[in-house]
Amino acid sequence: MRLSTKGRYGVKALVELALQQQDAPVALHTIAKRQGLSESYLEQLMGPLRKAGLVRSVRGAQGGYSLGRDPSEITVGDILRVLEGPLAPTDCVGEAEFEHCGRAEGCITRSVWLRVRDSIEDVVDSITLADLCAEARGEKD
Amino acid sequence: MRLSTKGRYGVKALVELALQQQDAPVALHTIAKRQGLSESYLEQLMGPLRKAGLVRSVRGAQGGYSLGRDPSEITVGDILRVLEGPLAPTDCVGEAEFEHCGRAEGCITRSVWLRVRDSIEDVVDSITLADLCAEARGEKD
DNA sequence: ATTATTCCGATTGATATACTCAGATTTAAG
DNA sequence: CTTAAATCTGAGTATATCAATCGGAATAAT
Repeated sequence: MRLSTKGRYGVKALVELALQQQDAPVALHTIAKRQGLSESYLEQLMGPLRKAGLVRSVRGAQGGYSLGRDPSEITVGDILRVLEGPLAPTDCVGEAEFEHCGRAEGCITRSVWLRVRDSIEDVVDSITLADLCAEARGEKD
Repeated sequence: MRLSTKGRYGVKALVELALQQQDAPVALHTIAKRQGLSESYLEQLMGPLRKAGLVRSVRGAQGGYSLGRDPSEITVGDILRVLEGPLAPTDCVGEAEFEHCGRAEGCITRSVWLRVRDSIEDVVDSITLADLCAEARGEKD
């Protein structure tokens, strides 16, 4: 049940972007250095995030990345789904609800995984980048 | 965030044992056949489950497995922890709470993983084998 | 032009996953 | 006492995933 580094790094990177929210885009090496991540590995993650509209990129000198939407409009769940795929503990409760475990007698354990999935989604969909920024600034929580 | 087959098969196997609860132990090939699992693979999972006291085994002919405790005293969480390790999405919120991500400034994202972990634990620790049996028998739910 | 940057694809080493298999041990039944 | 049915143990294996690294192409500011 471990999250891979993709998801963790992605969230860290976007939190960093949200904290540095300003007019100029932020270069990848800046993000990588501040969060202690490998720049070339982070590079791989930005592609999908850009395609999903979570970040915008500016190429060339003085280029970099900025958030694609307001921090209050981007949830941790949005980021994780892009980088990790569906937030489901098993295939039988993935996006495509129509997979079956093969066993005819109706899978007994499926209801468990369904509840696990829903509880994970409840958490990650309720936390926005704006929330994390507020938490990081003051401990007014 | 996928569960491995170990956890899934383990829960299925113990549900099967709970359903067949009787005086005589149930042989592995019976469990495997009923749930459509590989017998030799399942064999590997029973070792840890036995050591954890979740199942009892009887060797020799007419041997097999039975539950180590009452179905109402075994939760899905118990099984998953034995077979999958700590139910934590990241190392920084594992059993040993003292791991640190290295970043001095206090990890911003840690609170997220903590909440994810807790919500998963809430679900799996609240579901017992007895619950799943009841659900499997009547749909009185 | 030069330099800073994103973009893209290939490659790699390590680890984990999901098994299978061979044989040792234990025990009930004939 | 022999045989067959089971669990137990450890090794082996093919495939996939993870966590990167690297080289170079495209783009744009200075």
